[in-house]
Amino acid sequence: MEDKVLKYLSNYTSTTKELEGAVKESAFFKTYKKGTILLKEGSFSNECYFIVEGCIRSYFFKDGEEKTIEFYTEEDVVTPVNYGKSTPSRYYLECVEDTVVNVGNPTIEKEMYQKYPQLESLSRVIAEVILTKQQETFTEFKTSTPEERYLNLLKTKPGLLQRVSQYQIASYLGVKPESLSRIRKRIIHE
Amino acid sequence: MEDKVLKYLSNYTSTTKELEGAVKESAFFKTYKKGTILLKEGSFSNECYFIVEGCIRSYFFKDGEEKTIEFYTEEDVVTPVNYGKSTPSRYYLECVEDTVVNVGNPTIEKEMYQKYPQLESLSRVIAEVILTKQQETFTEFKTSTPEERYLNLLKTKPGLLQRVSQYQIASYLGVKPESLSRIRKRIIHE
DNA sequence: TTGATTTCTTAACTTAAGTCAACGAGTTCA
DNA sequence: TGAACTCGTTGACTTAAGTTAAGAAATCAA
Repeated sequence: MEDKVLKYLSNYTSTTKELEGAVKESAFFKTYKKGTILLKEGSFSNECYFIVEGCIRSYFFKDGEEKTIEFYTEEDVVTPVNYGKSTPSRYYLECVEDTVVNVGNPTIEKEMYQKYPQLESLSRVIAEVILTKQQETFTEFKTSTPEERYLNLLKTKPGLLQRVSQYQIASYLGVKPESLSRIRKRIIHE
Repeated sequence: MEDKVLKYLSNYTSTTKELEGAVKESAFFKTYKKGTILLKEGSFSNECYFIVEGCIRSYFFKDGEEKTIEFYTEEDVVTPVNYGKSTPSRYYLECVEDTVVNVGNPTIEKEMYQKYPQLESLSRVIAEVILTKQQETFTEFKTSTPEERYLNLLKTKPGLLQRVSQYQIASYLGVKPESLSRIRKRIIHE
């Protein structure tokens, strides 16, 4: 399973023996059953995850309704907003499927950065890349209609619709479930 | 002016003599007149900016219309999406006011990281903090109505409305200028 | 396998944003 | 100074999402 992590990192850097060692050393995997809540609203977070297999959803409640923030799948990094902080979480993290993850925590992280300074550099690069992607996603969202957002989702995350409930997709797209249902109908009859 | 940069960095780390030296060494300031285009669609980017004073707007064209992505003001870091890459920009960067910035480029950056490894660690932390803020902003946007977004903007960026045109604010909020005008009217009469 | 529950769809109605067009207050500049 | 622009506002109309309610379809559990 370390292979999956190394494969991911190789997108950003040339994988040296040293990096391989670092990954093997810190690799701590865990499997969760579908439905497992990894983080609850109000609790603290000392874990971040790299998804080897499965799907994790982050969501929170607003006006009594569940709002899905993000779906994380294979090769995604999940860092809770309050990871390593002493502030309670506004969000939930839930396994939408049986999920295998590489678990990290602030202590391991610090140790690894000490021991392998290149890792810190790598983390900076990855954080910057993710930030850029996030910006593009946000821009795309802002300048699209709900229908365009749905079509875009089909393109950018094909297969997701088969993996999660439609009402969760709806709030992810910023619309009500009834609207998503109509959007889908509209698209079919076009 | 180096003070401003150091003050910003002190939000994230304790400012050592070494850090001070690093900042002084790499500090390269520039002043632009209102209306200056720092980056054009189709061109390459070798500069990033830390705003000491003034306001920069990023935008692009979609369906023949200007869409404002972000307004950057004092103490904000502006990193073009294609910064240091060999891909052409989809975006424009424009000074909305006379603006003073600290200019960075990939070469300086690399040198500094070499010379002061703590800087790289600091950059990682800052990138992660900005990423988290960005996520929260996106979530807020997704789960709000245009009216709520406008009220939120007044709270989170007070004064911005006095600094930039209303039609630019409108596309930033994801609505048409006419709608923003109506939203403002509605709020007054409530 | 069947009964309960959850999820999805449909319909009727309301609400607010988009569209198109016009107008007035500034601003620019020739 | 006055003609041309830009920007914000308003009005009439269109369109699509929200709301509420009901029922069909799919899923889960006893």
